[in-house]
Amino acid sequence: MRYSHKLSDAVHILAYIDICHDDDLSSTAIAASVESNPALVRRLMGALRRGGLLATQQGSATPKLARRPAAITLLDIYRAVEDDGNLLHVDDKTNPHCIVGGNIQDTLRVAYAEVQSAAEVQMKTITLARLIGDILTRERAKQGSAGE
Amino acid sequence: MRYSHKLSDAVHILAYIDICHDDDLSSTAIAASVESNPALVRRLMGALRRGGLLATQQGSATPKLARRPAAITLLDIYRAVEDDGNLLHVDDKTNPHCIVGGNIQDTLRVAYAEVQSAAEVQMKTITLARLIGDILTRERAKQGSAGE
DNA sequence: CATTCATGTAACAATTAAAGTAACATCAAA
DNA sequence: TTTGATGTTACTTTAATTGTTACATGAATG
Repeated sequence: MRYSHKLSDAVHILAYIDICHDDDLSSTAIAASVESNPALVRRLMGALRRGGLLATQQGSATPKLARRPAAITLLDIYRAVEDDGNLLHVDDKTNPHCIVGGNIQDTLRVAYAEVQSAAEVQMKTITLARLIGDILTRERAKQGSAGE
Repeated sequence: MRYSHKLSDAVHILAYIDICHDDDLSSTAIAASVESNPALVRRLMGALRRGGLLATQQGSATPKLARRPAAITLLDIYRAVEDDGNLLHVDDKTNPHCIVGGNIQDTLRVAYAEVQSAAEVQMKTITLARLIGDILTRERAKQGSAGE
């Protein structure tokens, strides 16, 4: 498959809603920033709403964060938009009559869960507030160095 | 795309070569355990060889681990077989004229690198020796409980 | 209250990375 | 020299993501 950008685009949407709260917040306007299309934006917004991160209203282009940016972590967003939240995948078609093929699936499941857990612990430390702050800092740095 | 099983199959191959060292170690025999095909096995073995984890000889079905299983980590295997070693992917097509679209790529790259690093630290702690030991332990548990 | 424009959602097509298949050059071993 | 192995490439098939289109539903304005 193609590599998923859902997490990146979901962060983009949330950051956009927070930073550009005075601008047009329609799915079309957000899609222009993501360089994607309104349907994709609405799909992701639906997932974020079901994940308790976003409040939307049908018919009205007035999405709002459901929590403070400091109370939204990258892990929250990840779990909201990624159907398959697994970073690594066990091959579930191995020969059960072989010592290796018959046991490796359970062995790898445990190992992969440890890796997944380590990644999620880190994702939990990264808040939307930090990401928004970083975006704004980078923008200021650009302004400050303009025309040098 | 489909989810990659390359890491799982590569671990399978290495564990098979160590555990079944007295059996047929042809790519066809290994493919039967993986329930895949010989070409896939040979492709992965080629990557493992280039990664310095496996010693093979063209024309002879005598692959050998290039290091002790205790000196091979899940991270070594991951890096050997995954062309794109990134667990998360930045959307590299965002509107550069927007505050968010113009800065979020760099912002996410940093954040994703932290997550990647946390996962890799954990992968580094998981050795092939441990995975092999786990497979053998599970097999013994099956034998002990046979017919219960 | 009708028009306009928004979201919410689903169905379908297009894209792309992985896995399957086949072919063949090269090398080992009997 | 014959047989069978690996190493490698090209091509096909599969499947998850993204793009596209359509339309039901709700909000807002005159």
